[in-house]
Amino acid sequence: MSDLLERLRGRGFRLTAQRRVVAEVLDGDHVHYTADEVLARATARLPEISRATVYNTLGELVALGEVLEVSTDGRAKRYDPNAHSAHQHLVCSRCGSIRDVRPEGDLLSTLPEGERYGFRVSGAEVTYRGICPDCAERRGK
Amino acid sequence: MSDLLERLRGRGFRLTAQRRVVAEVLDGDHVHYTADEVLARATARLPEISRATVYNTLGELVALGEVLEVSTDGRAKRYDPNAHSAHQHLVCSRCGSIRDVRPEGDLLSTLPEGERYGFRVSGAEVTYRGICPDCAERRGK
DNA sequence: ATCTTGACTTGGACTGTGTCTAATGTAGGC
DNA sequence: GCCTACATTAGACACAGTCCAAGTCAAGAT
Repeated sequence: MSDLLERLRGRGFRLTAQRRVVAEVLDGDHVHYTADEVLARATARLPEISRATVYNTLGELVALGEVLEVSTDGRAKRYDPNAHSAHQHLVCSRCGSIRDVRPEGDLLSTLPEGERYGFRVSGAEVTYRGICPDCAERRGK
Repeated sequence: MSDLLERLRGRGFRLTAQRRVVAEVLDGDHVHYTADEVLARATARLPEISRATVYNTLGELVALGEVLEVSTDGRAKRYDPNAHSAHQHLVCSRCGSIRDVRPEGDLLSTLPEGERYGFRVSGAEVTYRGICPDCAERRGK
């Protein structure tokens, strides 16, 4: 994400303090915040930032392909800055936390031609479901 | 779904007109209605049915494993009555419509032990993304 | 350095999806 | 046919996200 701001400027985007802060919040590995979590962390650095701006900026980053939108359940979408490296998600069925994982094999090729019903298939994403170590431990109580 | 009502009764569920109607609406292949669509169709047969009851009944059917809950985007969840036959989903990126598909291979096995991060992994679901024939055609206009 | 302007941000209202509650109704055992 | 615990109802509520009109500001022009 480090040079993201430069890339944005290269595409004609104004560099505002708000966009800088949102990009900084999303920097890192295994980061999968909800919009509200991004807002909370952004507010810590820039108290007057508004919810609408966080949503706008996240939407722009997604449209540019810099950030992935992940909706693993009916709850809030999460934003994954690791868009430039192919990976899938392992989701805790209990608390909703997410880990990036890298399965083996080519998933798209597992869908035979006869199962495509005329769709132009462009991608496949896998969600592995399970219970994370924290939740497995807590359950005993 | 035909004997679903009997199975429900066997598990101590009361057979009410509302539950019957919701189960009837969900009967069929390639059915993936949202809760609101279920409500609309149920209302056509039983005008006084309430939204809360539709949500309650859908939740019960999911808890019993008779129906699958599918959330492929941030929009409304969809309900898939085809829970007793393993399958995955092919989703149109444009209109959100869903087809059931049956890919080859065992998806769970594609996640190596070293990529499980202490999770107890219980399942894998694949969402294939593409453009459905209807949308591909419409786009030309 | 200052001006100008159109893009950006803001707060708050609004929408869609889903949940909760207290009051009322009813399926099924007796 | 009665009883009662479970189911249903309408509407209030909660959460995630979108929209809008008004004010602000980044950055190119001067």
